[in-house]
Amino acid sequence: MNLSPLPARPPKDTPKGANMSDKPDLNAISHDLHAVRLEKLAQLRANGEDPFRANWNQSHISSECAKLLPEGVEEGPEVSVAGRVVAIRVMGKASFVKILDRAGIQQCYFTRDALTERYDTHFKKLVDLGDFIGVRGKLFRTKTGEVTVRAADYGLVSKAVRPLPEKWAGLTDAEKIYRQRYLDLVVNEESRNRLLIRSRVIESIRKFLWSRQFTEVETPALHSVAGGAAARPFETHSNALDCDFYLRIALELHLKRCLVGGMDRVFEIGRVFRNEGVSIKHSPEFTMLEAYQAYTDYRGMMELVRSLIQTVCKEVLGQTVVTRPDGVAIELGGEWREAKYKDLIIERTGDAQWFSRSKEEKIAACKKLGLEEPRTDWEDFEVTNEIFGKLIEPTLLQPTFVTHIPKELCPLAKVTVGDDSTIDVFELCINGQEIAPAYSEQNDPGVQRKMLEIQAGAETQKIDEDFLLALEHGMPPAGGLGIGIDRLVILLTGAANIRDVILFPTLGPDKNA
RNA sequence: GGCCGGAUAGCUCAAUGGUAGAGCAGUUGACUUUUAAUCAAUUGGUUCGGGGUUCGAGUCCCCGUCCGGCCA
Repeated sequence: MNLSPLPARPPKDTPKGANMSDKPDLNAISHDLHAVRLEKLAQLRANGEDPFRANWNQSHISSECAKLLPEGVEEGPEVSVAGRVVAIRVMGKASFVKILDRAGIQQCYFTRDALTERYDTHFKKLVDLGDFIGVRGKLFRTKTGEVTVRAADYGLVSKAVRPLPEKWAGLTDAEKIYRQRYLDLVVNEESRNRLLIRSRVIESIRKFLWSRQFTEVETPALHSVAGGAAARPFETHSNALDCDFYLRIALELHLKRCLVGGMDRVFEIGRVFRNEGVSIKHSPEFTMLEAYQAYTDYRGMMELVRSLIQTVCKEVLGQTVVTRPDGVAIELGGEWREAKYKDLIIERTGDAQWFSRSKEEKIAACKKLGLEEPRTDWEDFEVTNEIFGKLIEPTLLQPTFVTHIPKELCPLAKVTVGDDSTIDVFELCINGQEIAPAYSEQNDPGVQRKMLEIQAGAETQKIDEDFLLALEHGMPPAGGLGIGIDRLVILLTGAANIRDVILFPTLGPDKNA
């Protein structure tokens, strides 16, 4: 290695641009961080080193290094670590360098004694915050107790020609956090952990369902009829088939076809798309788990979802209590409260006769309760559901199964025996949000057709005839469950916004680009 | 769609209508156990875009763009 030092700083009275050297003067461009780093890259290449053609053998990650040096032991084995440089503290002939790998941060110790002139001419001059390096050396413990790699050798294996965000405040601009999530992941540990938890939640869900002998399947995202929920779909077009498609708004109708086909325990974790408002709780694309189990019903789904959430929570967080950003603790362990929809409404309105009131009386009551006036074209049940959605659901912080829901709200569920007005379903509410609905699935093709026709009204093209045909071939009695994965992760991480648990949330095109 | 708030150096933020600043990052130097290292010096600005008011606009007014929040 024969590196020439950077050109010396010119005398103070030298005007800008007066540098006669062949190489661009870093002093002259020191305000332009991109240019400075490009110049360093050019110097590396001029010296026969190309960081983009280099690599490094990673023998250990940061979390493993700590275990290799137990308390009381002075020096550990040699390790070879690699990661992004996120901190450099130079103190003359010795420096501390922190690198970030998939497990976290590993400190390394660089000295002139070990690295000779390369320490001054290469490390100090050409390695920047944000670069990727590999470091080989023995572990030791600093006097403050931090396990550190004493660098015997290191290599520059990728150069960042753009700077990292500020090290202390990190990245706070909301748009940049979402648009340049990679930077957020590098500098904001909270974001990194939150999104890693999401991944572990999904892993844990799969393991749980596999242990219950569920089969994981993949069903189409392009639907000719957007069914299984009430939502406005995204539309697209197939050139090859010369027809329009909708992006799916639910997984339900294809998973039920799997039940018809004899896959009697089946689930899918998949992206669904709804062309509706974007908010703190709503993303145009989000991830649903739907699971269907034959020969059980919504009561069976209660046990399934409670076990699932409790198992996942314990496995990922190591406990069953989660804390909201406002400090309120939510206990997910033990049995969960059950409450009938009608009882909650009567309790909240203080009107035992609520369900025999006229629509006009209900609308008047809504105004009294401080709600915006419901639209007059709403159906009677929609006025009542406004009270549930606005005044009851947000208060259900502790896990609550809301049961005996009006049948108009869920056309795909079985009607309760002995009460024609309700259906055998629950809505699991936690953290003031609907986390998981579950049904005793409707498998009577005649009743199902009637319910879908009522829901579709004049828009008969919205009826999935192929699904009804499948039902006519016979679907076993089954319980079905849906879980909004994003909302579950919000619950488990204490996130404030659905976008904080989605790596790359939906954004419009970057107008500044 | 409505209302409110925001956009200033690479990043995080200041700036009564009167010379656009600080910290970090960068550059130069000192420093062999730091923890936001420290110390000294120093570079860096189309104040989101377009109009207007004014002797003078980052600041006030109008229009627009984008972002965020609340509501629908």
